[in-house]
Amino acid sequence: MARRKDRPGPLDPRSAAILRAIIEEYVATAQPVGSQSLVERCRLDVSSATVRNVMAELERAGLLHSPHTSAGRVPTDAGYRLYVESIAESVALAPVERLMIRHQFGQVEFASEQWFRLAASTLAGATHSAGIATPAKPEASRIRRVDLVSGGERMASLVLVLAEGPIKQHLLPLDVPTDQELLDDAARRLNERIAGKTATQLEPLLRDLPLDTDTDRLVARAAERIARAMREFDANVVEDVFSEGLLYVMEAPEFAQTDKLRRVFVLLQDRAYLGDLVHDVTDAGDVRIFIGAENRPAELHDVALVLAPYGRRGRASGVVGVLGPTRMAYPHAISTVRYVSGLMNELVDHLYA
Amino acid sequence: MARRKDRPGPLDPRSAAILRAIIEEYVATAQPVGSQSLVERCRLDVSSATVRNVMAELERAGLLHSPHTSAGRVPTDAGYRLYVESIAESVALAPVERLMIRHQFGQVEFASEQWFRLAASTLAGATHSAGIATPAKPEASRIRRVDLVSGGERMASLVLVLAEGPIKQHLLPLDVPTDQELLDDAARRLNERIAGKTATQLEPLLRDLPLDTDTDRLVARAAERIARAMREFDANVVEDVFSEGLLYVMEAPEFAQTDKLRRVFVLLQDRAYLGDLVHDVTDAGDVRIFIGAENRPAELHDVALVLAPYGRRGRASGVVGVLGPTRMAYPHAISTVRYVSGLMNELVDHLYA
DNA sequence: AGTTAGCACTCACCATCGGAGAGTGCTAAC
DNA sequence: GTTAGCACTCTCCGATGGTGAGTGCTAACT
Repeated sequence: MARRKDRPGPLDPRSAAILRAIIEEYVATAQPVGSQSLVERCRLDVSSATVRNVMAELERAGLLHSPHTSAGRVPTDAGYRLYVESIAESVALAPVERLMIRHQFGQVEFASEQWFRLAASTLAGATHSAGIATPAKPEASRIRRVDLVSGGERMASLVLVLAEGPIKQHLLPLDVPTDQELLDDAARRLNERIAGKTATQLEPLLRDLPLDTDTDRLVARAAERIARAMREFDANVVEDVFSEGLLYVMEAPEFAQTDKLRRVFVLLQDRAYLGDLVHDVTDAGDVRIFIGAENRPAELHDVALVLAPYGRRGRASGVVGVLGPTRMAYPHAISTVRYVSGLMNELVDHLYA
Repeated sequence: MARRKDRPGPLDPRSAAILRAIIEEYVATAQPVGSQSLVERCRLDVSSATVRNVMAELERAGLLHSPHTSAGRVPTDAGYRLYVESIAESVALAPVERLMIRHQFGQVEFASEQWFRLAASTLAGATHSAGIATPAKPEASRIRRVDLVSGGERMASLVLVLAEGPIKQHLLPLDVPTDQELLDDAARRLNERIAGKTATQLEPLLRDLPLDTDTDRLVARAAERIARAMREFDANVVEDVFSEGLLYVMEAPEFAQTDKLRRVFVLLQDRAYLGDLVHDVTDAGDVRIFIGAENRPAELHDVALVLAPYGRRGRASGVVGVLGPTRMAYPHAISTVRYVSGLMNELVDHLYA
């Protein structure tokens, strides 16, 4: 029945339609799809026997899989892949949904660090999967401003405002009792020199700082701490990954057993891997999809990721997306992620102008 | 066999020993404990028949429960309660463990906001349960300092450093283009007036601010935003609950099915309930234990909480603890939580001196 | 040619059944 | 008060068999 070569060729329209029907049915029911129930439910104008033939063909092509002899078919990762790339219509997000998402974004107006969380939880709600978001981050952050706040006699709080928005706080133990005035003074001198600098630009400035007065020494001390903080900050590609709505994932029958879920959770802590992922997605510049075994780590072989970059490459960029079982409503997820990443773009442009 | 009245009286020593053995055996194995295996494993110098008699008695007293006729006994919530209160020896934490915990605390030296996370994850590791921590928070926070940082022509970042440590960032949209100098000026004026004030002390100051110059208006605008931010901050009793090591809980056989776990997760998001809990624990002033159905919400009927307050009441206090299945190694959990809360006390004293 | 009806076959699922084993409660002896 | 003995109970486990959904194949049909 294979009209073209069995493996790589595009499917004939009918096979494609059937694959599509199977996938959509399976996504909806989580049950293996049989030939009869398929013709009944999807109003295909062919008989179940024909469907069976096509199914057998699709199975030979590696797009479907039978859990056992008499149990209907389930899409393979390759099946989903083909579906996502050439079969599924890329539906535009329904206006209602756009509105709801926009509305949610309107909620937490300007409490900065909340966006990412918000993006993640919006995505989670809209797709009924786990939402993921990393904060916008530049390759090399610039210091916008430093502030030193007294926190006891020999303790100061070093508040670092970065050009791209985030603030970092570090404690700075002091050798000598120091009051707020002195701290202000030091902060002023620091700001004059280091505002707008990146970590690398900072290094040369550290060399020959004067160490004559108390203020000098305070400045030097703080500068050193700042340089370290910046290096650390830049080193972490993903500083943090907000994931919300893991509860939705727990609802999926494929994760009824805790142990599968566990492995996913564990991986969500793996900064190194996530860093690579963020890179990939940022490079791609558009929605990127990872289905099941396409994910390198075995822990993710049961899940699919739909990720999109947002922000301005290099300046301030991050990734948003969703994580769910491979049995995912891809077209909807893709539209949603794309839409949210668009909103995030607007936000970044608007805020980090 | 009940020497005293059946219900409330303290147990005779032998019954207590047996209850204790049952609980410790059950905690270790997660299997209902039978009379024979108990005498074998715990070297009791009585026969299994005697143990059976005592067991029957303990069951009548509501301390044990049989899943079914021939399945051994499992402690009830009341059983654990009695165990915790009068039977278990309060073991001192092993020096090795103290050392390990101390060491972990040493790791993340002074990157402030990390403590709570650290406390949670230390507790999780040490007890093999989920660790929980809320940030130290005063009843009414004081402003230590305000900073305004330019973030584009008509956008400023309002950085609020609170006396107790945390920093809050809010965006402040501006009516007119404003440069950093003007912002500095406004910040200086704000700091003169509001440093050390609480939200309530702030209100009267807002009344008759001058609105003549651009700076005046900027100051007024910022002051208003600050007041709102402070109100919001104080309103949230628990601003955030860090929980780490939920993975450990997933390992427990009682949570092999995802749905039980789900309900627990859901509740961990419930700020209102957690707020009450934090209050209770803070009031108690020492380790507080909630076993199974002692937790009001039904979602927590399968878990136990061991919580302790830390910090200085009113000034800056929070709660740390662990969450696990009711089948928990209470003595160890209690010692660990108490020890960590002690460390947190030191930290708070040292830092917010 | 492609499509379809018919049919035998397969195999998970479910309920039933019957030991085996662990644990109990009771009774009678110590 | 304690314990040995014993009959009883009930879960767990494996085997058994029927049911039904689903398949692949073949032969007839268009």
